[in-house]
Amino acid sequence: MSLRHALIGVLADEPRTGYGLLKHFQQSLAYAWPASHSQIYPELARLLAEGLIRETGAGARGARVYEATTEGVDEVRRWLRTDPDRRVRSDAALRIFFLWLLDPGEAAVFLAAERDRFRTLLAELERIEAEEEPRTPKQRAYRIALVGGLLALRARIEWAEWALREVEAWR
Amino acid sequence: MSLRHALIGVLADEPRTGYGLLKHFQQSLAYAWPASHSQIYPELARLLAEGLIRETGAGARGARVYEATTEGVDEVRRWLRTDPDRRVRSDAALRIFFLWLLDPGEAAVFLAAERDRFRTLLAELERIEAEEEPRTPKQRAYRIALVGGLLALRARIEWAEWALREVEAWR
DNA sequence: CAATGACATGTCAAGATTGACATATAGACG
DNA sequence: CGTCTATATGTCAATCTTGACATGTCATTG
Repeated sequence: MSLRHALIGVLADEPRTGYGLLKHFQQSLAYAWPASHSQIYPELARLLAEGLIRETGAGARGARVYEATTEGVDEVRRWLRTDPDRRVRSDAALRIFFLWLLDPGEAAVFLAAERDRFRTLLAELERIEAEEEPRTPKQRAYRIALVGGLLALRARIEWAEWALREVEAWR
Repeated sequence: MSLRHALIGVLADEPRTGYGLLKHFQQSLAYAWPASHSQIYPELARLLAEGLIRETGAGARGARVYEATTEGVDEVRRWLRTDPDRRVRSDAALRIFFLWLLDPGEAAVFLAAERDRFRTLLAELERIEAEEEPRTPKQRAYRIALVGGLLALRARIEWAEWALREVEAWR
């Protein structure tokens, strides 16, 4: 399971609350691995029981602050050396295979929506890219992930524009 | 759920057996939506019970041949008009965020493996691209999906090469 | 004719994921 | 002081997904 390793990995940088982890996931990790609070909280309880993270104190409003233990970080490193699961699941990408079931006009609507979504997301990532120079090792790794997103999105936009011209030709 | 719509969608083109669907998934749809036979067979039984597909006869070795019903195809079209779930999950992409926990040499090993995997996959997709000119509407839609894969992979390769130079600089 | 591999279908338990339900606190604003 | 929003944590049933177990057929090859 990737979620547990991602949680420990974030906590290896600095202590956080479950809620803080949730927000962090929503802002960046969710592009690669979405996770809801109903997954995060029980998983934190399991990691705590297994000694991969520890509770270091309490924040406001009953918040529980966690940090990674040495065992936890070792487990993340072990995970990083294993072969990644290359399976990727994308509802939007799957739908492309079935565009022929729609008339060209409707297919174009779908592709235009995709293109617009990619553009919005690209603008968002470009904003993040511009906002701060990476300095720490963690920031440099995040920057690599960010640039991956930027290049992927630019390719997707180029693709969507080409695909739109294709379906126009179907009419 | 996307699986049921993908199954009906494939059967909307031509009748197939469960095993035939499995093989078809492994060859193309799995890049967007992996599915194992233990998911496909029970789902076909449900689609049959709901009248979204029908059984049209039997092949060799007890094979059961299915095709999509009008209701099934309508359901796929309805699905294609709904807003896609944009969530994407990628174990390999997630790991990038935690490369700072490895030393630069190990991070480079990971990125080089990613690059090589992308290159292999790209060669495979380029082979498919060259092998036949799309003629039917279904083939044209599949070609759009294929080109999406090609552009995405070329961007990923460019990214991996850049990222490798980055982690070299970490040393 | 026996072995092997591809074809072919199914079940099941364990684990992962989602979306809803549930509750409570702290700060800001009128 | 009341309301609203963001913070904060938790549970649970339903559904989806995985990997293993289980079984049998057909064609090829030695």
